[in-house]
Amino acid sequence: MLSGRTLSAYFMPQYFYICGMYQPILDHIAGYVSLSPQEQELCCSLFTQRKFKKYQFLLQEGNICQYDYFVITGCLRQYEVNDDGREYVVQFAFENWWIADWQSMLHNKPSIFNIDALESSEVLMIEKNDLDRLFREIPAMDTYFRKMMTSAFLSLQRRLLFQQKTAEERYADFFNTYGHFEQRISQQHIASYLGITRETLSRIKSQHVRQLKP
Amino acid sequence: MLSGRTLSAYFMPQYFYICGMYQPILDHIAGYVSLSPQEQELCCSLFTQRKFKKYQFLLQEGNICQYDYFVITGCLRQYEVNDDGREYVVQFAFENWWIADWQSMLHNKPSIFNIDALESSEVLMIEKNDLDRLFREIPAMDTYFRKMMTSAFLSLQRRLLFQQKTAEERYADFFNTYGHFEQRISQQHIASYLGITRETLSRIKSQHVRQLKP
DNA sequence: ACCATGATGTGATAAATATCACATGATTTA
DNA sequence: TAAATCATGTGATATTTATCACATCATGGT
Repeated sequence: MLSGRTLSAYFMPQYFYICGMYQPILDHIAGYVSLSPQEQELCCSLFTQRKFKKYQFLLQEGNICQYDYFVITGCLRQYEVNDDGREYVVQFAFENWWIADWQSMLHNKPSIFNIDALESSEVLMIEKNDLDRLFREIPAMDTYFRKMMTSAFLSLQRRLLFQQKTAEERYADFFNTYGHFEQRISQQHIASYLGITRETLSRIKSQHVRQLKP
Repeated sequence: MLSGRTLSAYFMPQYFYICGMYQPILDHIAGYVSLSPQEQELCCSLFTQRKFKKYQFLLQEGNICQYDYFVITGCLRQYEVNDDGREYVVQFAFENWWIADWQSMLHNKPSIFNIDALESSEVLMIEKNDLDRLFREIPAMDTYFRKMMTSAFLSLQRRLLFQQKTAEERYADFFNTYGHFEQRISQQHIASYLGITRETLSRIKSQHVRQLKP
């Protein structure tokens, strides 16, 4: 193992990873744990960057989810299509959010979800094997993902609680989670996240406007 | 650090931890990661065992959740009481399940949940500080909890999807999660887990019976 | 064993939301 | 720029589930 940052940078060209495209994810990780330059290097080297056009699929129902995605720019959505053809959005992912079907990835089973881009998006993606390698070689990544998973768990729990409330309260809750992103998502997608029809959402919104006008 | 199991057992009385009460949790951990005897020792030493009588609270709304609980025997339930006084069960916990309000524990905020015993129960409990110590001193515990959290996340995700379906479908799903535990939970608690009233659950069940009779 | 209390069953009615149908408005594309 | 396509608004009605009211059944405590 090389010890100094400067020395290794000289001998190891992959140190160039620590720049540009990879900065957002390093920053995000740094918010939870600290990685040595060597660890940052290894980490970045295992990610691939890729662009997706609007409406392009990152994962389609029936396929096995191969990657965990980290959004650099743009907006993704993970959703299920039920037997009647109705869509239910499980999660939106904006800048600095992770998205994947863990059920599928973990157990190598066909996914029941679709993941697609609502805007043209840039992502960093890491294969399951490489993620496992990260966990093996960098203990701090275990910690990082433990914390990520905990916070993902807590958002889901919060959402489950709100799912018990009326459509109007759920709409209000949407702002707490996705707040200023609202402009970037169409109403039908918001409705499909809230678990109501677009008609009901439309009516809720018009009632709100009426309440504001005295 | 002492190297051999027998030698340490001789000199370190706390090796007695590895027996009886602590076996279930060591077995559970061993299902995910492997700990050295010394690590098992440290781990057990940080847990307290305690019994709770039926209907006794482990956590009450407004208090800060201090412990993560691991159920040895019995059955616990975590639930929210909404503004109308209606209860919503977030999770049941039977043998070998973890339960806690992570939101409260992580951020040291008053809990919105109650946790109580539906049967008289024996649990192992660990304080937040001690859990943090485990993470610091035993890297494998980071891995273990990452995996626990991932599976907790996936159950919640599954539940969120089912919450979109009809009451009848949700009732069917209940069996997939809590299957043979059904006999141990009263209908009103099942209803409160499904997010429906006990009347609706009663009607669903009687319709099922009617369908079976030709 | 009896009584009190809690759990469950069932009818009548109310409330929330979905469905269907169609109008209007906005955006993309040829 | 016109046409086509997609997104949103709104009315009438249907469906699901909640609410309230009360009956019946089960169970634990004295």
